[in-house]
Amino acid sequence: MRLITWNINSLRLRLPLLQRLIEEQAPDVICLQETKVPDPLYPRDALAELGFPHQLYRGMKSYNGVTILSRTPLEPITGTPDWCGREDCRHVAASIQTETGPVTLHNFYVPAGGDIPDPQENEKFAHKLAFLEEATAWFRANPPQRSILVGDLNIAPLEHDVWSHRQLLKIVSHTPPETTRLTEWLHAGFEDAMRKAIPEPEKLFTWWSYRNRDWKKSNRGRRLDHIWTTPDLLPGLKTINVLSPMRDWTSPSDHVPVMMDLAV
DNA sequence: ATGGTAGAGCTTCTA
Repeated sequence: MRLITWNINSLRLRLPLLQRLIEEQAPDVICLQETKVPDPLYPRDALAELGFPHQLYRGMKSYNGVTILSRTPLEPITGTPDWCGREDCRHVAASIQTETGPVTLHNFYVPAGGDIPDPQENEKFAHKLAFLEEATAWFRANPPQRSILVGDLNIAPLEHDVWSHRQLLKIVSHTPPETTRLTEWLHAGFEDAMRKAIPEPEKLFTWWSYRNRDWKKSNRGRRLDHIWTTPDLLPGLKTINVLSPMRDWTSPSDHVPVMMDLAV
């Protein structure tokens, strides 16, 4: 199975890029974040024509929004929490059929958390920490098996997940309150598949700010996008590929896709 | 220490 996760930053705007991605990489399953499209305006037909008639989506106006696309049928997983009681379209889950049996797939868009890394001063940062704690508690109470968790988790947990560990320690996405919580969530039953395939100290980034004039030259990236699997699936891990060249496509997202080939 | 850019939809918020 070939799976891609990508923060597309507007699904409707970047449908042509998604089409090219599908043509070049031929994924079986695609998880997108920041679709920024309300459900009634979701481009069902266009995506079906690209080979993905099986769609699960949860969107809202302007912000957030997640979707899972599949060439083969998806079974929606219901009964997952409404994280932080906000109904803000940051998680969707499905069961997908494989030759070796069903696999559970979680697609998350974790709150970015604003600029000030202090939950007292910054409600968005407080929300981010609460979201991480809720997710950790839920997976501890519902231990995952044969599961994949992907998404824009908006945290770069390891030293070599950022261009400068020292300079980013007080920058939201790499502060200890976030990285320790993300690691606790991971340890609620998952393995970091990206780092199994590409271990530290190799630098690994999936996001480069729009605010750098030349992203490649300055290379001030962060690994904000993740692919986790439960240990039972890890023997099937073949390759992880960060599709960095897409950052140079016309009108790119600030995130690039991460692709995994998994034998299931 | 600061400001730089992008998207959605409306003149601001979020990232």
